[in-house]
Amino acid sequence: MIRTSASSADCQIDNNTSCGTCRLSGLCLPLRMHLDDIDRLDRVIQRSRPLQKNQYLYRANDPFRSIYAVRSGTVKATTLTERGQEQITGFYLPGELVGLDGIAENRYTCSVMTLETSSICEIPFARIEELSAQIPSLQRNIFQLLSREITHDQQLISLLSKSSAEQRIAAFLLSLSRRHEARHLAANAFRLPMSRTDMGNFLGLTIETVSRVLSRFHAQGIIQLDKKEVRIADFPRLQELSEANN
Amino acid sequence: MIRTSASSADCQIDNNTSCGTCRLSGLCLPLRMHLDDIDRLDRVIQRSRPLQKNQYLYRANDPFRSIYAVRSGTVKATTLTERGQEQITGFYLPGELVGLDGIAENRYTCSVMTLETSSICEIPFARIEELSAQIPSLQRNIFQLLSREITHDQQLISLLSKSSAEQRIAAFLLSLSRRHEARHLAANAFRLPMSRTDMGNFLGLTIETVSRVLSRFHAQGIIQLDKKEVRIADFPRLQELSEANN
DNA sequence: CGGGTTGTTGAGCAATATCAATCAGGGTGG
DNA sequence: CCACCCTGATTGATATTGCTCAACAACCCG
Repeated sequence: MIRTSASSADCQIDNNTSCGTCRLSGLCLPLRMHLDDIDRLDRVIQRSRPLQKNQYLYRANDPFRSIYAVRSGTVKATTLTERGQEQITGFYLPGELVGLDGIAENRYTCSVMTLETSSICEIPFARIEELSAQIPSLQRNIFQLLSREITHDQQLISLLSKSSAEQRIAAFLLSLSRRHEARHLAANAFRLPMSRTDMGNFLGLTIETVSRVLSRFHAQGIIQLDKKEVRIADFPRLQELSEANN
Repeated sequence: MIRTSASSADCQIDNNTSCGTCRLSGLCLPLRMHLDDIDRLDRVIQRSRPLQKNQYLYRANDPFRSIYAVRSGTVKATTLTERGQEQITGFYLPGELVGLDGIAENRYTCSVMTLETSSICEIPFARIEELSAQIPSLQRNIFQLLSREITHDQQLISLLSKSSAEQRIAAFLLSLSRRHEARHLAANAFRLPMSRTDMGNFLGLTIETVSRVLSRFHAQGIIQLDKKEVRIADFPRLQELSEANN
Protein backbone atom coordinates (compact mmCIF):
# COMPACT_ATOMS: atom_id res chain seq x y z
CA MET A 1 0.00 0.00 0.00
CA ILE A 2 1.36 3.33 -1.04
CA ARG A 3 0.86 6.28 1.21
CA THR A 4 1.14 9.94 0.54
CA SER A 5 3.50 10.90 3.30
CA ALA A 6 5.49 13.48 1.45
CA SER A 7 8.82 14.75 2.59
CA SER A 8 9.72 18.29 1.64
CA ALA A 9 11.95 16.78 -1.05
CA ASP A 10 8.91 15.22 -2.69
CA CYS A 11 7.40 18.65 -2.97
CA GLN A 12 9.99 19.55 -5.53
CA ILE A 13 9.07 16.84 -8.01
CA ASP A 14 6.81 19.27 -9.74
CA ASN A 15 7.96 22.83 -9.38
CA ASN A 16 4.52 24.20 -9.99
CA THR A 17 3.07 22.76 -6.85
CA SER A 18 1.60 25.45 -4.71
CA CYS A 19 -1.96 26.54 -4.25
CA GLY A 20 -1.00 29.98 -5.50
CA THR A 21 -0.02 28.64 -8.91
CA CYS A 22 -2.46 25.74 -9.12
CA ARG A 23 -5.03 26.13 -11.87
CA LEU A 24 -7.58 24.42 -9.64
CA SER A 25 -7.50 26.91 -6.80
CA GLY A 26 -10.76 28.42 -8.03
CA LEU A 27 -12.52 25.12 -7.39
CA CYS A 28 -10.59 23.72 -4.49
CA LEU A 29 -10.06 24.59 -0.87
CA PRO A 30 -8.36 27.98 -1.37
CA LEU A 31 -11.43 29.37 -3.11
CA ARG A 32 -11.89 33.11 -2.52
CA MET A 33 -9.14 33.30 0.07
CA HIS A 34 -6.66 36.15 0.39
CA LEU A 35 -3.24 35.54 -1.08
CA ASP A 36 -1.43 35.62 2.22
CA ASP A 37 -3.96 33.23 3.74
CA ILE A 38 -3.55 30.89 0.79
CA ASP A 39 0.13 31.03 1.53
CA ARG A 40 -0.42 29.95 5.12
CA LEU A 41 -2.64 27.13 3.93
CA ASP A 42 -0.11 26.20 1.31
CA ARG A 43 2.57 25.61 3.89
CA VAL A 44 0.68 22.80 5.59
CA ILE A 45 -0.21 20.95 2.41
CA GLN A 46 1.89 17.94 1.50
CA ARG A 47 2.26 16.92 -2.11
CA SER A 48 3.45 13.43 -2.85
CA ARG A 49 4.68 11.85 -6.04
CA PRO A 50 1.84 10.59 -8.20
CA LEU A 51 0.08 7.40 -7.23
CA GLN A 52 -0.34 4.73 -9.85
CA LYS A 53 -3.60 3.16 -10.87
CA ASN A 54 -5.47 1.06 -8.30
CA GLN A 55 -3.55 2.33 -5.30
CA TYR A 56 -5.36 2.95 -2.06
CA LEU A 57 -5.07 6.49 -0.76
CA TYR A 58 -6.51 5.22 2.51
CA ARG A 59 -8.80 2.47 3.63
CA ALA A 60 -11.96 2.33 5.70
CA ASN A 61 -11.18 2.24 9.42
CA ASP A 62 -7.75 3.78 8.99
CA PRO A 63 -7.29 6.51 11.60
CA PHE A 64 -8.31 9.87 10.25
CA ARG A 65 -5.43 12.31 9.87
CA SER A 66 -5.91 14.23 6.67
CA ILE A 67 -8.24 15.24 3.96
CA TYR A 68 -7.01 14.97 0.39
CA ALA A 69 -7.47 17.05 -2.71
CA VAL A 70 -7.21 15.41 -6.10
CA ARG A 71 -4.66 17.37 -8.13
CA SER A 72 -4.71 15.20 -11.24
CA GLY A 73 -6.31 11.92 -12.18
CA THR A 74 -9.46 10.39 -10.73
CA VAL A 75 -10.23 8.44 -7.58
CA LYS A 76 -13.21 6.49 -6.32
CA ALA A 77 -14.52 6.26 -2.77
CA THR A 78 -16.09 3.01 -1.62
CA THR A 79 -17.84 1.78 1.49
CA LEU A 80 -18.29 -1.81 2.48
CA THR A 81 -21.91 -2.85 2.97
CA GLU A 82 -22.93 -5.01 5.90
CA ARG A 83 -22.58 -8.13 3.83
CA GLY A 84 -19.17 -7.24 2.53
CA GLN A 85 -20.07 -5.85 -0.86
CA GLU A 86 -18.31 -2.78 -2.14
CA GLN A 87 -20.43 0.29 -2.80
CA ILE A 88 -18.93 3.21 -4.66
CA THR A 89 -20.10 6.48 -3.10
CA GLY A 90 -18.38 8.83 -5.49
CA PHE A 91 -15.83 9.56 -8.18
CA TYR A 92 -13.59 12.55 -7.57
CA LEU A 93 -11.98 14.74 -10.21
CA PRO A 94 -9.13 17.25 -9.88
CA GLY A 95 -10.02 20.00 -7.45
CA GLU A 96 -12.37 17.78 -5.45
CA LEU A 97 -11.75 16.68 -1.88
CA VAL A 98 -11.93 13.25 -0.30
CA GLY A 99 -11.62 12.13 3.28
CA LEU A 100 -14.34 14.33 4.71
CA ASP A 101 -16.16 11.23 5.89
CA GLY A 102 -13.35 10.58 8.37
CA ILE A 103 -14.05 13.62 10.51
CA ALA A 104 -17.16 12.21 12.17
CA GLU A 105 -15.60 9.20 13.86
CA ASN A 106 -11.91 10.03 13.64
CA ARG A 107 -11.49 7.19 11.21
CA TYR A 108 -12.40 6.87 7.59
CA THR A 109 -15.63 5.11 6.72
CA CYS A 110 -14.70 4.91 3.05
CA SER A 111 -11.72 3.57 1.19
CA VAL A 112 -10.32 5.69 -1.61
CA MET A 113 -8.53 4.23 -4.62
CA THR A 114 -7.04 5.77 -7.73
CA LEU A 115 -8.66 4.89 -11.05
CA GLU A 116 -5.62 6.07 -12.97
CA THR A 117 -2.29 7.64 -12.17
CA SER A 118 -3.17 10.54 -9.90
CA SER A 119 -1.52 13.29 -7.90
CA ILE A 120 -2.93 14.06 -4.52
CA CYS A 121 -2.50 16.91 -2.06
CA GLU A 122 -2.62 15.83 1.56
CA ILE A 123 -3.98 18.34 4.04
CA PRO A 124 -3.49 17.39 7.69
CA PHE A 125 -6.78 18.02 9.40
CA ALA A 126 -5.35 19.16 12.72
CA ARG A 127 -3.61 21.99 10.85
CA ILE A 128 -6.83 22.84 9.08
CA GLU A 129 -8.66 23.09 12.36
CA GLU A 130 -6.06 25.48 13.77
CA LEU A 131 -5.90 27.59 10.66
CA SER A 132 -9.62 27.81 10.17
CA ALA A 133 -10.06 29.19 13.68
CA GLN A 134 -7.76 32.01 12.54
CA ILE A 135 -8.86 32.45 8.94
CA PRO A 136 -12.61 32.99 8.69
CA SER A 137 -12.68 32.46 4.93
CA LEU A 138 -11.00 29.09 5.37
CA GLN A 139 -13.46 28.03 8.03
CA ARG A 140 -16.26 29.05 5.76
CA ASN A 141 -14.74 27.10 2.87
CA ILE A 142 -14.51 23.95 4.93
CA PHE A 143 -18.09 24.32 6.07
CA GLN A 144 -19.17 24.87 2.50
CA LEU A 145 -17.20 21.95 1.14
CA LEU A 146 -18.73 19.66 3.72
CA SER A 147 -22.16 21.02 2.96
CA ARG A 148 -21.62 20.62 -0.76
CA GLU A 149 -20.71 16.99 -0.23
CA ILE A 150 -24.02 16.60 1.59
CA THR A 151 -26.04 18.16 -1.20
CA HIS A 152 -24.23 16.04 -3.79
CA ASP A 153 -24.96 12.90 -1.84
CA GLN A 154 -28.60 13.92 -1.60
CA GLN A 155 -28.80 14.40 -5.33
CA LEU A 156 -27.43 10.91 -5.73
CA ILE A 157 -29.98 9.59 -3.25
CA SER A 158 -32.68 11.16 -5.35
CA LEU A 159 -31.25 9.64 -8.51
CA LEU A 160 -31.03 6.18 -7.01
CA SER A 161 -34.42 6.36 -5.43
CA LYS A 162 -36.45 7.57 -8.35
CA SER A 163 -34.81 7.04 -11.69
CA SER A 164 -34.68 4.41 -14.37
CA ALA A 165 -31.48 2.96 -15.77
CA GLU A 166 -31.54 5.39 -18.70
CA GLN A 167 -32.06 8.37 -16.45
CA ARG A 168 -29.23 7.35 -14.17
CA ILE A 169 -26.75 6.91 -16.95
CA ALA A 170 -27.82 10.08 -18.73
CA ALA A 171 -27.49 12.03 -15.48
CA PHE A 172 -24.12 10.45 -14.81
CA LEU A 173 -22.73 11.45 -18.19
CA LEU A 174 -24.06 14.97 -17.77
CA SER A 175 -22.55 15.24 -14.32
CA LEU A 176 -19.14 14.28 -15.66
CA SER A 177 -19.60 16.68 -18.53
CA ARG A 178 -20.41 19.61 -16.25
CA ARG A 179 -17.49 18.86 -14.01
CA HIS A 180 -15.14 18.74 -16.97
CA GLU A 181 -16.52 22.04 -18.14
CA ALA A 182 -15.89 23.62 -14.73
CA ARG A 183 -12.28 22.55 -15.18
CA HIS A 184 -12.03 24.21 -18.59
CA LEU A 185 -11.96 20.84 -20.29
CA ALA A 186 -14.15 19.76 -23.16
CA ALA A 187 -17.70 19.25 -21.98
CA ASN A 188 -18.70 17.11 -24.92
CA ALA A 189 -15.82 14.67 -25.20
CA PHE A 190 -14.00 12.95 -22.39
CA ARG A 191 -12.75 9.67 -21.09
CA LEU A 192 -14.59 7.51 -18.60
CA PRO A 193 -11.81 6.62 -16.20
CA MET A 194 -13.86 3.95 -14.44
CA SER A 195 -14.85 0.48 -15.59
CA ARG A 196 -18.40 -0.43 -16.55
CA THR A 197 -18.49 -2.44 -13.36
CA ASP A 198 -17.69 0.68 -11.34
CA MET A 199 -20.32 2.69 -13.18
CA GLY A 200 -22.89 0.01 -12.47
CA ASN A 201 -21.88 -0.25 -8.86
CA PHE A 202 -22.12 3.51 -8.40
CA LEU A 203 -25.47 3.81 -10.18
CA GLY A 204 -27.09 0.75 -8.65
CA LEU A 205 -27.21 -1.15 -11.93
CA THR A 206 -25.67 -4.33 -13.24
CA ILE A 207 -22.81 -4.15 -15.66
CA GLU A 208 -25.03 -5.64 -18.37
CA THR A 209 -27.59 -2.90 -17.99
CA VAL A 210 -24.92 -0.22 -18.15
CA SER A 211 -23.55 -1.75 -21.29
CA ARG A 212 -26.96 -2.07 -22.90
CA VAL A 213 -28.01 1.49 -22.13
CA LEU A 214 -24.74 2.91 -23.41
CA SER A 215 -25.11 0.84 -26.58
CA ARG A 216 -28.66 2.10 -26.99
CA PHE A 217 -27.59 5.73 -26.56
CA HIS A 218 -24.91 5.11 -29.14
CA ALA A 219 -27.32 3.48 -31.56
CA GLN A 220 -29.68 6.44 -31.17
CA GLY A 221 -26.89 8.86 -31.99
CA ILE A 222 -27.04 10.54 -28.59
CA ILE A 223 -23.47 9.68 -27.76
CA GLN A 224 -20.50 8.30 -29.56
CA LEU A 225 -18.62 5.66 -27.70
CA ASP A 226 -15.31 4.00 -28.27
CA LYS A 227 -14.37 1.88 -25.28
CA LYS A 228 -13.85 4.48 -22.59
CA GLU A 229 -13.96 7.56 -24.79
CA VAL A 230 -17.34 9.29 -24.86
CA ARG A 231 -18.52 12.10 -27.00
CA ILE A 232 -21.88 13.63 -26.29
CA ALA A 233 -23.50 14.24 -29.64
CA ASP A 234 -26.92 15.42 -28.53
CA PHE A 235 -26.89 17.34 -25.27
CA PRO A 236 -30.54 18.39 -25.28
CA ARG A 237 -31.68 14.82 -25.82
CA LEU A 238 -29.43 13.54 -23.06
CA GLN A 239 -30.72 16.24 -20.74
CA GLU A 240 -34.27 15.22 -21.59
CA LEU A 241 -33.51 11.59 -20.94
CA SER A 242 -32.01 12.41 -17.56
CA GLU A 243 -35.12 14.28 -16.49
CA ALA A 244 -38.30 13.19 -18.09
CA ASN A 245 -39.77 9.79 -17.99
CA ASN A 246 -43.14 10.78 -19.28
CA MET B 1 -45.80 29.55 6.71
CA ILE B 2 -44.69 29.53 10.31
CA ARG B 3 -41.18 30.52 11.17
CA THR B 4 -39.14 29.99 14.25
CA SER B 5 -38.13 33.53 14.94
CA ALA B 6 -38.26 33.48 18.68
CA SER B 7 -38.26 36.54 20.83
CA SER B 8 -36.81 36.21 24.30
CA ALA B 9 -40.36 36.04 25.58
CA ASP B 10 -40.92 32.89 23.58
CA CYS B 11 -38.03 31.31 25.35
CA GLN B 12 -40.04 31.29 28.52
CA ILE B 13 -42.82 29.09 27.17
CA ASP B 14 -41.00 26.07 28.45
CA ASN B 15 -38.86 26.89 31.45
CA ASN B 16 -36.57 23.96 30.82
CA THR B 17 -35.22 25.34 27.59
CA SER B 18 -31.49 25.64 27.74
CA CYS B 19 -28.80 23.39 26.40
CA GLY B 20 -27.51 22.96 29.93
CA THR B 21 -30.71 21.32 31.07
CA CYS B 22 -31.70 19.64 27.80
CA ARG B 23 -31.67 15.87 27.98
CA LEU B 24 -30.47 15.78 24.40
CA SER B 25 -27.25 17.69 24.91
CA GLY B 26 -25.31 14.43 24.81
CA LEU B 27 -26.44 13.86 21.23
CA CYS B 28 -26.80 17.37 19.94
CA LEU B 29 -24.53 20.25 19.15
CA PRO B 30 -23.22 20.88 22.70
CA LEU B 31 -21.73 17.41 22.86
CA ARG B 32 -18.59 17.27 25.01
CA MET B 33 -18.37 21.01 25.41
CA HIS B 34 -17.40 22.81 28.61
CA LEU B 35 -20.24 24.19 30.65
CA ASP B 36 -19.29 27.81 30.15
CA ASP B 37 -18.93 27.27 26.41
CA ILE B 38 -22.34 25.60 26.31
CA ASP B 39 -23.59 28.69 28.04
CA ARG B 40 -22.20 30.94 25.32
CA LEU B 41 -23.73 28.72 22.69
CA ASP B 42 -26.98 28.68 24.57
CA ARG B 43 -27.30 32.44 24.40
CA VAL B 44 -27.44 32.49 20.61
CA ILE B 45 -30.01 29.71 20.30
CA GLN B 46 -33.60 30.74 19.70
CA ARG B 47 -36.41 28.50 20.84
CA SER B 48 -39.83 29.01 19.34
CA ARG B 49 -43.21 27.75 20.36
CA PRO B 50 -43.88 24.28 18.96
CA LEU B 51 -44.78 23.94 15.31
CA GLN B 52 -47.82 21.95 14.40
CA LYS B 53 -47.91 19.04 12.02
CA ASN B 54 -47.16 19.71 8.33
CA GLN B 55 -45.59 23.12 8.88
CA TYR B 56 -42.56 24.11 6.85
CA LEU B 57 -39.54 25.00 8.91
CA TYR B 58 -38.00 26.39 5.74
CA ARG B 59 -38.24 25.75 2.04
CA ALA B 60 -35.76 25.01 -0.69
CA ASN B 61 -34.23 28.21 -2.06
CA ASP B 62 -34.99 30.23 1.06
CA PRO B 63 -31.91 32.22 2.03
CA PHE B 64 -29.79 30.33 4.49
CA ARG B 65 -29.64 31.92 7.93
CA SER B 66 -29.77 29.19 10.52
CA ILE B 67 -29.39 25.56 11.23
CA TYR B 68 -32.06 23.91 13.36
CA ALA B 69 -32.02 21.24 16.03
CA VAL B 70 -35.08 19.12 16.56
CA ARG B 71 -36.00 19.33 20.24
CA SER B 72 -39.14 17.23 20.12
CA GLY B 73 -41.19 15.66 17.37
CA THR B 74 -40.01 14.57 13.94
CA VAL B 75 -39.34 16.39 10.69
CA LYS B 76 -38.61 15.33 7.16
CA ALA B 77 -36.28 16.97 4.65
CA THR B 78 -37.20 16.88 0.98
CA THR B 79 -35.57 17.95 -2.26
CA LEU B 80 -37.34 18.55 -5.50
CA THR B 81 -36.11 16.43 -8.40
CA GLU B 82 -35.59 17.94 -11.83
CA ARG B 83 -39.07 16.93 -12.91
CA GLY B 84 -40.74 18.32 -9.84
CA GLN B 85 -41.12 15.19 -7.77
CA GLU B 86 -40.48 15.31 -4.08
CA GLN B 87 -37.66 13.17 -2.74
CA ILE B 88 -37.31 12.71 1.01
CA THR B 89 -33.65 12.79 1.99
CA GLY B 90 -34.09 12.15 5.67
CA PHE B 91 -36.20 11.97 8.79
CA TYR B 92 -34.85 13.79 11.82
CA LEU B 93 -35.49 12.89 15.45
CA PRO B 94 -34.89 14.97 18.59
CA GLY B 95 -31.24 15.91 18.94
CA GLU B 96 -30.64 15.80 15.19
CA LEU B 97 -29.80 18.86 13.08
CA VAL B 98 -31.29 20.07 9.84
CA GLY B 99 -30.33 22.91 7.56
CA LEU B 100 -26.72 21.88 7.01
CA ASP B 101 -27.41 21.65 3.29
CA GLY B 102 -27.89 25.41 3.19
CA ILE B 103 -24.29 26.25 3.98
CA ALA B 104 -22.92 25.34 0.56
CA GLU B 105 -24.89 27.82 -1.53
CA ASN B 106 -26.17 30.21 1.12
CA ARG B 107 -29.66 28.97 0.47
CA TYR B 108 -31.37 25.77 1.42
CA THR B 109 -31.52 22.99 -1.15
CA CYS B 110 -34.05 21.06 0.92
CA SER B 111 -37.40 21.90 2.39
CA VAL B 112 -38.06 20.76 5.94
CA MET B 113 -41.52 19.97 7.25
CA THR B 114 -42.79 18.70 10.57
CA LEU B 115 -44.40 15.26 10.62
CA GLU B 116 -46.04 15.93 13.96
CA THR B 117 -46.10 18.75 16.49
CA SER B 118 -42.43 19.56 17.02
CA SER B 119 -40.22 21.96 18.93
CA ILE B 120 -37.22 23.32 17.15
CA CYS B 121 -34.12 25.20 18.28
CA GLU B 122 -32.90 27.76 15.77
CA ILE B 123 -29.19 28.42 15.67
CA PRO B 124 -28.14 31.42 13.56
CA PHE B 125 -25.24 30.28 11.49
CA ALA B 126 -23.35 33.56 11.53
CA ARG B 127 -23.20 33.29 15.34
CA ILE B 128 -22.02 29.70 15.03
CA GLU B 129 -19.22 30.73 12.74
CA GLU B 130 -18.05 33.41 15.16
CA LEU B 131 -18.30 31.17 18.17
CA SER B 132 -16.64 28.20 16.57
CA ALA B 133 -13.60 30.29 15.70
CA GLN B 134 -13.32 30.92 19.45
CA ILE B 135 -14.39 27.56 20.85
CA PRO B 136 -12.38 24.70 19.33
CA SER B 137 -14.71 22.04 20.67
CA LEU B 138 -17.63 23.73 18.98
CA GLN B 139 -15.79 23.98 15.68
CA ARG B 140 -14.96 20.33 15.95
CA ASN B 141 -18.58 19.46 16.70
CA ILE B 142 -19.81 21.30 13.64
CA PHE B 143 -17.23 19.57 11.48
CA GLN B 144 -18.24 16.25 12.95
CA LEU B 145 -21.94 16.85 12.55
CA LEU B 146 -21.45 17.76 8.92
CA SER B 147 -19.27 14.72 8.40
CA ARG B 148 -21.79 12.48 10.12
CA GLU B 149 -24.48 13.72 7.79
CA ILE B 150 -22.22 12.72 4.91
CA THR B 151 -21.64 9.22 6.23
CA HIS B 152 -25.36 8.78 6.88
CA ASP B 153 -26.18 9.86 3.36
CA GLN B 154 -23.61 7.43 2.04
CA GLN B 155 -25.17 4.58 3.99
CA LEU B 156 -28.47 5.50 2.42
CA ILE B 157 -26.86 5.55 -1.01
CA SER B 158 -25.60 2.06 -0.37
CA LEU B 159 -29.02 0.92 0.76
CA LEU B 160 -30.75 2.37 -2.28
CA SER B 161 -28.16 1.09 -4.66
CA LYS B 162 -27.91 -2.48 -3.52
CA SER B 163 -30.84 -3.65 -1.48
CA SER B 164 -34.18 -5.31 -2.07
CA ALA B 165 -37.45 -3.94 -0.75
CA GLU B 166 -37.28 -6.23 2.28
CA GLN B 167 -33.74 -5.20 3.08
CA ARG B 168 -34.59 -1.53 2.81
CA ILE B 169 -37.55 -1.75 5.12
CA ALA B 170 -35.76 -3.96 7.62
CA ALA B 171 -32.83 -1.55 7.66
CA PHE B 172 -35.17 1.39 8.04
CA LEU B 173 -36.91 -0.12 11.05
CA LEU B 174 -33.59 -0.98 12.64
CA SER B 175 -32.28 2.53 12.05
CA LEU B 176 -35.27 4.03 13.82
CA SER B 177 -34.89 1.50 16.59
CA ARG B 178 -31.24 2.36 17.16
CA ARG B 179 -31.96 6.05 17.18
CA HIS B 180 -34.73 5.60 19.72
CA GLU B 181 -32.39 3.59 21.86
CA ALA B 182 -29.77 6.35 21.74
CA ARG B 183 -32.47 8.64 23.13
CA HIS B 184 -33.23 6.27 26.00
CA LEU B 185 -36.52 5.32 24.44
CA ALA B 186 -37.78 1.81 23.83
CA ALA B 187 -35.81 0.19 21.01
CA ASN B 188 -38.41 -2.46 20.31
CA ALA B 189 -41.64 -0.47 20.27
CA PHE B 190 -42.22 2.91 18.73
CA ARG B 191 -44.42 4.93 16.48
CA LEU B 192 -43.74 5.57 12.80
CA PRO B 193 -44.41 9.28 12.54
CA MET B 194 -44.39 9.27 8.75
CA SER B 195 -46.95 8.00 6.28
CA ARG B 196 -46.45 4.90 4.19
CA THR B 197 -46.11 7.22 1.24
CA ASP B 198 -43.22 9.00 2.96
CA MET B 199 -41.54 5.72 3.83
CA GLY B 200 -41.83 4.60 0.24
CA ASN B 201 -40.58 7.89 -1.08
CA PHE B 202 -37.58 7.80 1.25
CA LEU B 203 -36.73 4.17 0.49
CA GLY B 204 -37.31 4.34 -3.24
CA LEU B 205 -40.33 2.03 -3.15
CA THR B 206 -43.99 2.43 -3.96
CA ILE B 207 -46.51 2.67 -1.18
CA GLU B 208 -47.94 -0.72 -2.19
CA THR B 209 -44.59 -2.41 -1.81
CA VAL B 210 -44.06 -0.84 1.59
CA SER B 211 -47.46 -2.01 2.70
CA ARG B 212 -46.90 -5.53 1.39
CA VAL B 213 -43.50 -5.95 2.99
CA LEU B 214 -44.72 -4.67 6.33
CA SER B 215 -47.67 -7.06 6.13
CA ARG B 216 -45.33 -9.91 5.31
CA PHE B 217 -43.05 -9.09 8.26
CA HIS B 218 -46.12 -9.02 10.45
CA ALA B 219 -47.41 -12.33 9.12
CA GLN B 220 -44.00 -13.89 9.77
CA GLY B 221 -44.05 -12.68 13.36
CA ILE B 222 -41.01 -10.48 12.89
CA ILE B 223 -42.87 -7.32 13.80
CA GLN B 224 -46.21 -6.44 15.24
CA LEU B 225 -47.95 -3.63 13.51
CA ASP B 226 -51.00 -1.62 14.38
CA LYS B 227 -51.33 1.32 12.04
CA LYS B 228 -48.31 3.44 12.88
CA GLU B 229 -47.29 1.59 16.02
CA VAL B 230 -44.51 -0.93 15.47
CA ARG B 231 -43.11 -3.49 17.83
CA ILE B 232 -40.07 -5.42 16.78
CA ALA B 233 -40.66 -8.99 17.89
CA ASP B 234 -37.62 -10.67 16.38
CA PHE B 235 -34.55 -8.46 16.26
CA PRO B 236 -32.09 -11.09 15.06
CA ARG B 237 -34.34 -12.04 12.17
CA LEU B 238 -34.85 -8.41 11.20
CA GLN B 239 -31.13 -7.85 11.35
CA GLU B 240 -30.61 -10.87 9.11
CA LEU B 241 -33.19 -9.62 6.65
CA SER B 242 -31.52 -6.23 6.48
CA GLU B 243 -28.15 -7.75 5.66
CA ALA B 244 -28.21 -11.03 3.92
CA ASN B 245 -29.78 -11.78 0.63
CA ASN B 246 -28.08 -15.08 0.12
C1' DC C 1 -73.12 10.18 8.70
C1' DG C 2 -70.61 11.04 4.52
C1' DG C 3 -66.64 12.17 1.85
C1' DG C 4 -61.93 12.43 1.39
C1' DT C 5 -57.60 10.59 2.51
C1' DT C 6 -54.59 6.74 3.61
C1' DG C 7 -53.57 2.04 3.66
C1' DT C 8 -54.18 -2.87 2.16
C1' DT C 9 -54.62 -6.49 -1.12
C1' DG C 10 -54.85 -8.65 -5.77
C1' DA C 11 -53.60 -9.41 -10.83
C1' DG C 12 -50.84 -8.47 -14.67
C1' DC C 13 -46.93 -6.24 -16.64
C1' DA C 14 -42.53 -3.92 -17.48
C1' DA C 15 -37.95 -3.07 -16.23
C1' DT C 16 -33.92 -4.85 -14.85
C1' DA C 17 -31.37 -8.82 -12.88
C1' DT C 18 -29.52 -13.26 -13.83
C1' DC C 19 -27.41 -16.70 -16.49
C1' DA C 20 -24.81 -17.81 -20.40
C1' DA C 21 -22.24 -17.36 -24.63
C1' DT C 22 -19.18 -14.68 -27.21
C1' DC C 23 -15.91 -11.17 -28.32
C1' DA C 24 -12.05 -7.85 -27.94
C1' DG C 25 -7.86 -6.29 -26.00
C1' DG C 26 -3.67 -6.66 -23.30
C1' DG C 27 -0.17 -8.98 -21.14
C1' DT C 28 2.78 -13.17 -20.70
C1' DG C 29 5.60 -16.78 -21.74
C1' DG C 30 7.30 -19.94 -25.07
C1' DC D 1 6.31 -13.02 -32.95
C1' DC D 2 2.59 -15.68 -31.95
C1' DA D 3 -0.40 -18.56 -29.08
C1' DC D 4 -2.53 -18.41 -24.96
C1' DC D 5 -4.98 -16.79 -21.17
C1' DC D 6 -7.40 -13.52 -18.47
C1' DT D 7 -10.11 -9.70 -17.72
C1' DG D 8 -13.68 -6.59 -19.16
C1' DA D 9 -17.38 -5.64 -22.29
C1' DT D 10 -21.16 -6.81 -25.23
C1' DT D 11 -25.22 -9.24 -26.54
C1' DG D 12 -29.00 -12.65 -26.12
C1' DA D 13 -32.56 -15.47 -23.57
C1' DT D 14 -35.08 -16.04 -19.47
C1' DA D 15 -36.45 -15.13 -14.62
C1' DT D 16 -37.82 -12.18 -10.99
C1' DT D 17 -38.78 -8.19 -8.48
C1' DG D 18 -41.32 -4.46 -7.71
C1' DC D 19 -44.41 -1.19 -10.32
C1' DT D 20 -48.99 -0.11 -12.25
C1' DC D 21 -53.71 -0.27 -12.19
C1' DA D 22 -57.74 -1.39 -9.71
C1' DA D 23 -60.85 -2.50 -6.02
C1' DC D 24 -61.78 -2.12 -1.49
C1' DA D 25 -61.27 -1.25 3.55
C1' DA D 26 -60.29 1.75 7.43
C1' DC D 27 -59.89 5.89 9.41
C1' DC D 28 -60.29 10.77 10.25
C1' DC D 29 -62.57 15.06 10.19
C1' DG D 30 -66.04 17.83 9.54
